[in-house]
Parts: sequence; C-alpha cells; structure tokens
Amino acid sequence: MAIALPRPETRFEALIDALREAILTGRFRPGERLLQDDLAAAFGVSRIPLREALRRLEGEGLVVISPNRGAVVRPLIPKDVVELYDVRLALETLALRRAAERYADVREATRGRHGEARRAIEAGALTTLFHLDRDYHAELAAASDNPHLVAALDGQWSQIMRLMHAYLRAGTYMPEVWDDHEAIATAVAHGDGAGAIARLERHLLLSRDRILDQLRAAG
Amino acid sequence: MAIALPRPETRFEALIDALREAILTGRFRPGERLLQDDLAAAFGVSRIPLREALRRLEGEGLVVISPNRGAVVRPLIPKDVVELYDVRLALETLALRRAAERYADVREATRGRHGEARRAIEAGALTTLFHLDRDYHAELAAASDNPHLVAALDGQWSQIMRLMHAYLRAGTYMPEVWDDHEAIATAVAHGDGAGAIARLERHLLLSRDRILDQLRAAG
DNA sequence: TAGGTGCGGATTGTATACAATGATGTCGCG
DNA sequence: CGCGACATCATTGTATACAATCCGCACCTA
Repeated sequence: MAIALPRPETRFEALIDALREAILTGRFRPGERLLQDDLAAAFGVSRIPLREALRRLEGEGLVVISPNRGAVVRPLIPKDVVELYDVRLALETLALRRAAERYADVREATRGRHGEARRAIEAGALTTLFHLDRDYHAELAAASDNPHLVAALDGQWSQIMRLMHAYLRAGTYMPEVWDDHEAIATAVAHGDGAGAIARLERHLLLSRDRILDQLRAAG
Repeated sequence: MAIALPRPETRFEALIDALREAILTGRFRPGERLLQDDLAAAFGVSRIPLREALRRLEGEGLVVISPNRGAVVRPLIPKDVVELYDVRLALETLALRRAAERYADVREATRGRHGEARRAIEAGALTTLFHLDRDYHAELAAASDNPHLVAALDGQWSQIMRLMHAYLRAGTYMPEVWDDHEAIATAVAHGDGAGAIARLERHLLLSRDRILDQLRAAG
C-alpha cells in the first residue's frame, strides 16, 4: 500500500508552482515584466533556481524571455480565446472517447466537487471555483488513461486558467456548469462517448463565449 | 524589404537546439544519464546555462530530472507509441479541418520536399528523411493558422521523432509516404477537409503500425 | 527643434566556488 | 558468508561575483 510522504515536493518544485500560480491567477499580470532580482528576493532564493523556473514557464508558454531583456508574462490577446478552446475541444473530445470506452467512472468525485463549488460560489471564491473546474476536467482527462493526452491538456489548461482569471468576474460564473459536469461524467460512466462529447461541446462553447462576451464588454 | 540577419539565434538557443537534436536523433539514448559537467564541457558552456536548457527539455518531456540525482533522457516504452499517435491524430485532424476551411495551399513546398526525400532515400540519410517528414507536417499544422495548435503538435512531434529514430531503420521507410503527403496537401488546397482527414488517418495508422512492427520484431 | 551620439545605471548572462545530497565500496560484526 | 554502518567520492544545488548588454537621458549638432 502506498503511503503518502509528508512533503514530496522539493524546493524547486515549490518555487515553480508558486510562480506558475501567480501567473495563472493574474497576480502577475499579462505583459508584466518579471525582474529576476525582485522575484528572487520575493521567493527567498537566488537568481539561479529562479532562472531555471522561468525557463520552464517559458516552455509552458506562460512567459516570454527575450535575450538580455528578461522575462515578461506572456500577453493574452482575444485571438487566444478561440484558438485555445479549439485545441482544448479536440483534446478533451479524444479524452472523453477513450474514457467512455473504458466506462471510467468519476461521478463520485464530480458530485463532491459540485458541493464544494456551491460553497465557493456562495463565498465568492472565484479562484477556488476555477481550481475545482480544472480539477474536474483533469480527472476526466486522466480517465482516458493516456498520460501524453493528460500532459497536452494540462498545457492548454494553464492558458485557459489565465483567460478565466483575466476576463471572468464574480456573477458571470454560472452554477449550471456543474450540471454539465455531472451529465458528462454520467454519460462516460455508461460508455456513451457520443453523448458525453455532444454535451462537452456545448459546455465548452458556452464557456468560451462567456469569456468572449466579457472581453468585448470590457473593451 | 526584410534583410535576413546572419544569426538570429542566440547562444542559449543554439545550446538547447543542439541538446534537443541529440535526444531526438538518439545520439543520447533513452534512459541515458546526462551528467551536467560532461555536457557543459562538451558544449563549451558552464553548468548554469546547461541546467536551464535541461529544465526546458524537462518541460518538453524529453528528459526527466530527479532532485539531487540529475537528468536522464526520458525512456520510451511501447505504450508511448499508441498514446502519442492517438494525440497526434486528434490534433492534426483539427489542423487539417482548419487549413481546409482556409483553402491553404502547401502543394509547392510539399512537392519540393518530395524531391529532397527521394534523394535522401537514395543516400540512405534517415535523419534527413525524418526532418523532411516533420517539416511537412509542421507546415500543414501552420496552415491551420492556430499558433497554439502548432505548439501542441510540435511537442508531440518531438516524441514522434524519438520513436522514429529509435525504431525505424533504413529499408522500413516507404516512399509511398510522400504520395500521402501530396494527396493530403491537394485535398486541403481544394477545401476538402473530410478527404484530407481520411487520408491522414490511414497515413498515421500505417506509420504507427510500422513502428509497432519494428518494435515487436526487435524485442 | 529634431535627430543622433555617448555616457551611466540597471539588468541580464555566465563562470567560479562551495555546500548539500546521494551513490559506492569497504570494513567489521553477527 | 551476509548484512549493515560508515567513510569517501561523485554529482547536483545554489549563492556570490563579475562581465556583457541594453535602455534612458543628457548633450551636442545641424
């Protein structure tokens, strides 16, 4: 039996996670310059591990590093919304098809998260809500039993999270989202890939358009 | 008018490209340990930029870094073949659909590469052949006009290249591959997304099975 | 006043140096 | 003879230090 170790996370992983989280949640804003000295001081490390972390984030598409000019949080442009959702839909569709073939069942976890989400909505905890959303989709992806697919989707999700934090505000988050989640989980558990995919498509396009609406409204 | 600069590539980029290439072509074999001192000496840099390069490659899934134990070329397992091609097909299908919607025309470049490929086959230059293959598919992906999709596919291609170098030998590379390429390019140029996709699917499954055959034959 | 030129501070890039960690082999003990 | 503790070595992790580059500003010139 596997026993959870107290802190499997190394210091470097903690650093990169903290940096990533700061970008995903908009704490570091798109286009913002990331000064190595400042960040190193802020996280209590030297510039060496910090630079390594920035290189990783560069690979994940979260920052852009220009030679001798430093790192900048990759800017988000409206075109990204459509492009990202296009890729995401293709990947998540594949994930659902494979998961349905296996009759993977994530209904329990989904219901649990649904409950948490309700509380988060009441508390107005948007970040928590986004995390629950991502966790649900990550679990669905994992149900495909294809690690490469999971990794690819994870990369897309990083960007999606940035979109959400940048453009969605409290009030625009609709609780019906979780009805979709439950419906998809149920379809997958019954092996109904086509049904799950149809519902997913509606779900994603709605989510995408909500972001586009907010974006247009903001100017 | 744009004037091409002699070397837009910075030193760091050259380093990371060299490292990546060494892994993709199998020069550094799957599972092989990557000692920082040795690599730094080999590439004529110190360990600082080398470590940054390794972090990037870790993000690309080409190496695995264990804390205090160093980097290893990510091993390839048979399961990877099926998983990677599954993801690749989903992404490339999307790319073709979008490219066909735009009536993107890559026939000329394809024919040019076909010629080069013929010469490479005669010369037995497998690496050149693989590069031409990748370049063709990269151009097709770019024709989707979706940078995120291109990036996602690029990541898959890194792994595919590793599979090819690891499992394909001279003689198993079939020239008919380029007939498929031309047919797909033509279908896309005519806006026939469905036709292009159908041919692509055959093309990829054949390519995948050729790798699986070689893999089974070897071991 | 517009534009170019050179200086100075700010910031990044990388080498060197040392600390921390993990692997290896040897010795002693049961 | 097997196994475990310890010392030693190889290797990674990171801080410090300095060199290289870039950017902004003042100044000069036409």
